[in-house]
Amino acid sequence: MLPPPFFDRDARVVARDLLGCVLRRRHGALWLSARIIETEAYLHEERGSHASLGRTPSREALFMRPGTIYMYFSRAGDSFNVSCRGPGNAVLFKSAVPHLDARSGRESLERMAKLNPRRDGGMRDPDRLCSGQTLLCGSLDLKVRRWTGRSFDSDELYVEDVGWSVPEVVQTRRLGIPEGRDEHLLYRYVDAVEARRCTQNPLSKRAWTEGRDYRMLRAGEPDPEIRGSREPPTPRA
DNA sequence: CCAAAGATGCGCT
DNA sequence: GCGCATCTTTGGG
Repeated sequence: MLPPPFFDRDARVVARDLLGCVLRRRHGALWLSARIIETEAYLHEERGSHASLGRTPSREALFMRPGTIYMYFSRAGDSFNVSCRGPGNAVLFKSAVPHLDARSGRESLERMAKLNPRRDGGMRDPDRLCSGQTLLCGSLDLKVRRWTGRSFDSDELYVEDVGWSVPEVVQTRRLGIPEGRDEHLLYRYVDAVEARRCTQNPLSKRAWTEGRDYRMLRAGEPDPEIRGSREPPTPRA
């Protein structure tokens, strides 16, 4: 389980460092696991964030101590966020891929598929089972009422650094932000190796040019969006 | 009521 | 594999 100080950092650093980590969710006797491949950061003082819309009871978790889970329901699905350093700052878990290992085997994958069927009732391609913020929540059975305002705990729900290597990150604009709401900020982070399995592959967009719409970040290379921040990378061990 | 950090299907290339 | 129209479901206004 990631230690609480992991989230007590700039949300953009947390978002990037979450790539390659595994979200674990106990479901009855099974552990459901998904490796994170896409995240977005949202800051209080910026117009794309829910926090910028004001502090209300349903958004209270955004202002609670770093590591607090904030969930909301929108567009027919649940979305999963975690608060970071600074009130109102958070990361959104945007997409993942099912992760198989000693803790989560074939039965876990089958459970995830069953929890998140296609609209027509059929089974989803495992490659796209968690390719979206609400699809991820569906596959892991994460619901607002149960989890918002709560913290991770090793018995039910947590994030683990399994040492997965993410040598290159695609940094892009966030998706679904209306014009005039700081849509230009490059606060979206995608594991370059897994780009084809995220919500919209940033590398296959002909209209996007490197340097303006996206940029490649190699492991250890600082995020140019973060001025004056030279925090050391989180040890992966 | 109706907008919302979305997802899907369809037509096209 | 793209882009856009259409469907979605909840809770805050």
